[in-house]
Amino acid sequence: MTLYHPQADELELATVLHALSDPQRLGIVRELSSASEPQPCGAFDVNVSKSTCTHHFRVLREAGVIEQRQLGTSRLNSLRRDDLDARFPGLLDAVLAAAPAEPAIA
Amino acid sequence: MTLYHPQADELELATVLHALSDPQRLGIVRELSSASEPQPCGAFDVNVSKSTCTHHFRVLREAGVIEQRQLGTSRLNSLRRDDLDARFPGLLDAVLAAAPAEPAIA
DNA sequence: ACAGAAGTCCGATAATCGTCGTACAATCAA
DNA sequence: TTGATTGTACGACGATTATCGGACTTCTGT
Repeated sequence: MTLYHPQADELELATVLHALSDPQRLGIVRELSSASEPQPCGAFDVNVSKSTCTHHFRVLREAGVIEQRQLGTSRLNSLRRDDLDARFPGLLDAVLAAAPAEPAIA
Repeated sequence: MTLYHPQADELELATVLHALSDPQRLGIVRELSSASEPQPCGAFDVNVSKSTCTHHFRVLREAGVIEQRQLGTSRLNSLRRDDLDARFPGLLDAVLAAAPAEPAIA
């Protein structure tokens, strides 16, 4: 059983934007962007259950935002930075450059 | 009755991304970006009913993507380009630069 | 062999979303 | 005033979504 990953030229803008439009997933992408190595799912600071976490990683993978590679019982996640940059230049950078946590202007 | 528009510094990334993650709304934003004047709702090439159209414009407005100003019976729509650029530099450009219609690689 | 760890898969549930039709309000032109 | 135009408001409907718990699979270490 191989994990579905869309090809670089198959990425759809609306799908990618939707994948990035959830706070949990946005957090995952941000953590991933600042990691030098692929990270297993458990390494993320996410406050939802395991099964919900699986769901979010699948949404990101099927949108083409991340790559998941199996290693033992772990699934290593990495950003598909090159593919995203090639298909939607500047998009990922703009998303990552946005204030990390929209401070509520106290 | 005044239309709700979020302040420039209140825009939330996830909300803006969600507003842009629908094909209909993406089309509206694209048409708006290539118009030199604010456009009334009826001027858009949208293949959904009037009420659905109203809904999409509201989502865009409440996310802070567009501004709506009443003029007679028309509601003039314009992109909040400056506010978006200030809050999320490069985001709108990246979205607009993406291939307009994801050609299905015939 | 066995227990723990890492994640998935399978419903289920409540919330949100996109869509519609119809009724309505406001303006403008004749 | 009458009628056309522009768009909203109000449900309603089906589809999708985010969330969960619990059972399950697969690997790893002892």
